[in-house]
Amino acid sequence: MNMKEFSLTTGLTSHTVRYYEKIGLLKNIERTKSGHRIFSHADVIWVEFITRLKDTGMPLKQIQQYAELREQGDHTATDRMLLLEDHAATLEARLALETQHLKKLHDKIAYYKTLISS
Amino acid sequence: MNMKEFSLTTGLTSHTVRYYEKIGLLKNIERTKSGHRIFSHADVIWVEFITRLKDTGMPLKQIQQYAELREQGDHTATDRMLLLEDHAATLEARLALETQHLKKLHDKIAYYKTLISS
DNA sequence: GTACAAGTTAGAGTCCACTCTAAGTCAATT
DNA sequence: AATTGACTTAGAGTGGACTCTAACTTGTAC
Repeated sequence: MNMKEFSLTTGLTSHTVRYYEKIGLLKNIERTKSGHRIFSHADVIWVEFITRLKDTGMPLKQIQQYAELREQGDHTATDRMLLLEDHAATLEARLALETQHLKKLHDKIAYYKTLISS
Repeated sequence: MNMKEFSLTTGLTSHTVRYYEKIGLLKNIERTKSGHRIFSHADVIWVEFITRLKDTGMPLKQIQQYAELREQGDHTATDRMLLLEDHAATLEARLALETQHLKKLHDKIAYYKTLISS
């Protein structure tokens, strides 16, 4: 899979893909003898996972750490799990907070409603 | 209430407070005749509301719009309500997505657990 | 009245996550 | 063989939201 296809499949621009490689999120991407990148299905899966972490607010720095561990092989599984557990806890806390915020927002909206109809 | 007190109460640094004033989130802050700002309780409430919106991911630009409407008085209540309703909907959608992401994260963690214990 | 902490301004710097540019090479099509 | 589009690199630029600096003035405590 070439750059075009990969960027279409993952939804990242080619710029972003190269950026991700530069900062170490993507490692060991194959190359043609002329230097063009060749992406595999595994790369797609991995980027999808990166995107998921990103969408839950994990900073790229932390995703990098995960990538680092991942590259070091199976013996880092526990560390990776701990990292994910940590993030899951963060996410849960944020969800709780956001739910609260949302409730207050609805209260305010309700208040506006009475204000308007009066 | 002077700058120090205000920044302690709201949790914003004085730099951020001045920045918020500069970009129009805080308006009509009183001044002593020597130019120092005097904040009121209403300012605290308002900043808390700004913080709430910010914490739910509303960009400052949009909060500015709200501030603008707010300054124009009661006849903008409907507009403000619509803005909040819009944001509430956005937030709800994001919460739903994040909940899904969290679930997948837990799945992955569970997978790591079986991997490790095997 | 003298320290010195806290306030003021305009504007520069920082961090994150891209996003784009320039200058050049490679691949596919006619 | 020539055009066109996609690829490569290093590095500059962007936008959001601060965060800090410099140079100066004011307020408070002794």
